[in-house]
Amino acid sequence: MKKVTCVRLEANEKQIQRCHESIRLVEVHIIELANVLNLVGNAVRLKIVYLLHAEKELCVCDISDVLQMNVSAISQHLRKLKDGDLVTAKKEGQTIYYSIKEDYRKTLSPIFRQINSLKKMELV
Amino acid sequence: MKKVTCVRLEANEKQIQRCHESIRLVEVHIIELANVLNLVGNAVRLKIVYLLHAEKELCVCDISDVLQMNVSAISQHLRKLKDGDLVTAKKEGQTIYYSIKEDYRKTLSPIFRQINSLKKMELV
DNA sequence: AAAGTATTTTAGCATTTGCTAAAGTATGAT
DNA sequence: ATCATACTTTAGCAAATGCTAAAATACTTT
Repeated sequence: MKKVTCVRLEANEKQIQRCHESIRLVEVHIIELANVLNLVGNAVRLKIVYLLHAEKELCVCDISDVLQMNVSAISQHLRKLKDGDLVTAKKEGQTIYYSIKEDYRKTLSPIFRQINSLKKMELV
Repeated sequence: MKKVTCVRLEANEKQIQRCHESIRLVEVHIIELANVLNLVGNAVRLKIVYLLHAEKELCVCDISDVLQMNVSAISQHLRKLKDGDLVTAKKEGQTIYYSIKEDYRKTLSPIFRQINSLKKMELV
């Protein structure tokens, strides 16, 4: 018999049960969402996504210029975002334009709203 | 003279300038927000925060029980969340109750809304 | 005071991350 | 065909992450 819970008096068996069930129901979504949040939980990638949101589309070279970073580093971040299905690439000649995938606009918009509201507060 | 931008014809100097200025204005907020997103961009921590949001407060031992994980691992995740100021701890005897910091309720609520809306879709 | 409970901290380790530098691919211009 | 441009990929490396196991702390009960 392995002990599972702490034995403190207040241990609310009902609460534990409820939590267990609650997690069971959302586990898959949490894992999926955590992946997305992990992608934008990096300052460089959040900047990239923020720029793409504001400018519709940008090429690797432009982003590299704006963020003052190695083209290769930017390319690698974009690859992660593409692998995570957050952005798409559109080739035009030798330049490749990246943009946010429509499916994720809704998930990301509260994040951008947050950033912009903080920006506004500063201007007051 | 170091080259900064790609030399492609379409290179829109105005756009680059606008992006530069835009990033400059939000950089601090982006870094701050990326830190928060990075914290919840981990499935275990997102589950913890989700549970705390639903149950108001929980002790380490309860969380460990619900998520079926080592107490030490949970404690370490809680420490990160506390260091990031996302949660607070309240000691009561030998048990320590964690809860989400009021200041972050607003930042996090769209995330929980997202999770719960996905849960509901499944029930349809 | 001794033993038990709840939690934290430390050490150790395998894995992942994010960068730089260098080489590779693809398109465009001469 | 050769060279330049835009980008990706690879290799290598230092730093960060997330876990387990063990030791440390702090309170409670006996």
